[in-house]
Amino acid sequence: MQDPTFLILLALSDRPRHGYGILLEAKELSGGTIRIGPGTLYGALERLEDAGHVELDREEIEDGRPRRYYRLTRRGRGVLVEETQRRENLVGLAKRRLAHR
Amino acid sequence: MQDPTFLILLALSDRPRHGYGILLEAKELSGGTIRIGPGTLYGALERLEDAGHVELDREEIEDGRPRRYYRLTRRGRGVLVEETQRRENLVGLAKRRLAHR
DNA sequence: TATGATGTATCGGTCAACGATATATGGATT
DNA sequence: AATCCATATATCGTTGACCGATACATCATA
Repeated sequence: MQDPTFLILLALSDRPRHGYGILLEAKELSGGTIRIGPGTLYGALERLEDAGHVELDREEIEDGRPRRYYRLTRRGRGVLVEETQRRENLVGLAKRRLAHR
Repeated sequence: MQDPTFLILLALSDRPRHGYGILLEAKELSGGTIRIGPGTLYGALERLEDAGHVELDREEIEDGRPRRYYRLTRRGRGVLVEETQRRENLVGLAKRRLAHR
């Protein structure tokens, strides 16, 4: 799993969000350094949905425009936790290796 | 930067290694969980060489077979340190977010 | 009036990663 | 003697995530 997908799952970890809300939250989360474009987002959402990691929470219509809210599934949360652990292990490895020269 | 490239730089961080040695070290480093294939390695090495992150250290001939040793450049080390920092930040973010629910 | 924020969506290109395969040698096993 | 495994480098074609650009629509603001 690459960074954008990881960020998307992370943005959904506290509550359901719609697409644009995910983009904003990912930007907010990273302090503005990481920006995900719509081309990345919607492709990733489709893949995550197929994998059963996220699902459609609800669909609202506001001012004639649809807002599709996605939520993390139980399985998606598990995947996110595992991925975080995996990344933590790798970073720990790197830090130890870079420390003692 | 994705995991395989990160692992390759990390494998070269203590001393120069030849291609096959990098594969073994990456496997060792990760406790056997991450395996890099030759198709990934040599493509990545070429890219890293073009970017000036690794360079050819020396070339030995043993039993008629060449062994090409690569070393991390100063710039490559800097990139590795930065990448480690970047990954650490992201993991820290994720852990904090997953902790307080 | 026109710019920017909000909001969803598609399209095509790029490029790292990856599996499979090829070549070659030496040592261990059958 | 033949076969397998480890060593060692390298190429090729495919996949797929990512990404920029673009499109469309509405509303508020300048």
